[in-house]
Amino acid sequence: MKHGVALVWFRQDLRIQDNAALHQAVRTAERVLPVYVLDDEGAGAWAMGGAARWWLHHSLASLGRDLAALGAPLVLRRGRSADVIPALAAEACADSVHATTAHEPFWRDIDAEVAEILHAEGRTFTRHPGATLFDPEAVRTQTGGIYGMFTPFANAVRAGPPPAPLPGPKKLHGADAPASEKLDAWGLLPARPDWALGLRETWTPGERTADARMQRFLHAAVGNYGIGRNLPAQDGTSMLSPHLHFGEISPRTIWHASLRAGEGEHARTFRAELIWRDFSAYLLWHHRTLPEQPLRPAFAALAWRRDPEGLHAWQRGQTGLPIVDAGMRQLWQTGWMHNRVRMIAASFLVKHLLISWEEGERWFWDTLVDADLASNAASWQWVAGTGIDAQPFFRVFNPVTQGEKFDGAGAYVRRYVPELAGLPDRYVHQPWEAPPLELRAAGVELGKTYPYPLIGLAEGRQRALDVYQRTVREAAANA
DNA sequence: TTTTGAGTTGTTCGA
DNA sequence: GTCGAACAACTCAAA
Repeated sequence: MKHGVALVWFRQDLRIQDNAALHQAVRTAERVLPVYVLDDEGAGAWAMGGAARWWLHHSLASLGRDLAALGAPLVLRRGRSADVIPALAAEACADSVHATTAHEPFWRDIDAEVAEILHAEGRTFTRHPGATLFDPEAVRTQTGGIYGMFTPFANAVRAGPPPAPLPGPKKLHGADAPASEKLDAWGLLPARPDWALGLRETWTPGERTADARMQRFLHAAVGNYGIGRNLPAQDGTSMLSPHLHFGEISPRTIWHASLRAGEGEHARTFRAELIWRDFSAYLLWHHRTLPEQPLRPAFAALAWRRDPEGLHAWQRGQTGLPIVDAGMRQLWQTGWMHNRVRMIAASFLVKHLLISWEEGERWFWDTLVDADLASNAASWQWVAGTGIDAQPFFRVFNPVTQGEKFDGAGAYVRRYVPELAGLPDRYVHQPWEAPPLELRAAGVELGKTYPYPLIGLAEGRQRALDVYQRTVREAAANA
């Protein structure tokens, strides 16, 4: 017998379909109260960055329209979750609160506090799976331990398919809604200057477009994913990351749709990326300091360089390494960077410039629309060699080799570094090697229209190898 | 307990 | 131009 009001607390699950929290609320209560709380204080040092706030604004607008159309308008509030949620629950006389589990340490702290208050007032607080394919608490090695490598983790979770998606409600009975704040008043969008033009041209946040993007990808690109995903000039990746981060589409929806789309090797490679996303959340769940501390303690002592000018040049796409600069400018303009280029640009910062991965992590956090605490931290640690990746540290990406291998015709570089567009293919990834005549013909004046490389590639590589080697040796000696 | 095999995405050098 | 080995020797997971 259904009775009463259930509060559905949306966080990083801004969707109607396959939303276990909403599903359970509808199943068990007569009326539902959908709520979103903007809680910068609770997130602390990891409050949402600028690009993510732009996305959040539009995603909330979309979710609000969809919920209202179903019969239960979304209530927006700003403040501490531990104040707002219990207050709204009391105001609406809700006996239960439902949310999708979030894996960030700050959400776990917030949830613990909220749960305690709600319980003390005689209300229930239930968290539901769905943010990941698999419950991070449940995935264990045979001896009950925590996986520290991707492949064994992937083999373990592949043994059983993730749960099938839940259907979304056709209609909602809204509770008598408390007053909502106005989304426009939250100031999530940039005003002066309005840097969001490239974001608007690239993205449409929301559940509907998330689904459309998935369908397009599964029809057009997944069949060649293993190759196409490495070519930044092409549309070979799913670009679902921001939709996934905000939960506009669930990973298990994508998993099962990709199974229907094809059983081939390429679709399997794509699903491996979904497992990587899960693995990052898993690592953060079991290692709360992942965003701030190297997973391998030996690297806490690594002598990173302090180099504000180098960092700034990297951030603005002015390193003099074309593929790196193209990536950093794509990030600045569109809030997103192709994955292959993320690795190259990140490797250049951490290895060639020997600037701490935490500086890169911070910049990505502020500029990526898909900024995700787990994926961002785990990936930076992977590139820096401080994480779970046990591969030897002498793997240093060469930006020229990588550029020639994956952007051979230079189309990606020419798109984002137009001042190099006139160079022939053989110099577009290394303009400093071009003869003066070629440079002049292309309208390139090194040091004026485009910078010289911040550091020689051989020199930077060797410096990184020396410092890493020394760090590893000293750690071994102290052990 | 000890052993064994393997580890997302690389680069360089020399044959 | 292509190919295999070396890089340096670690950590993890399972048998």
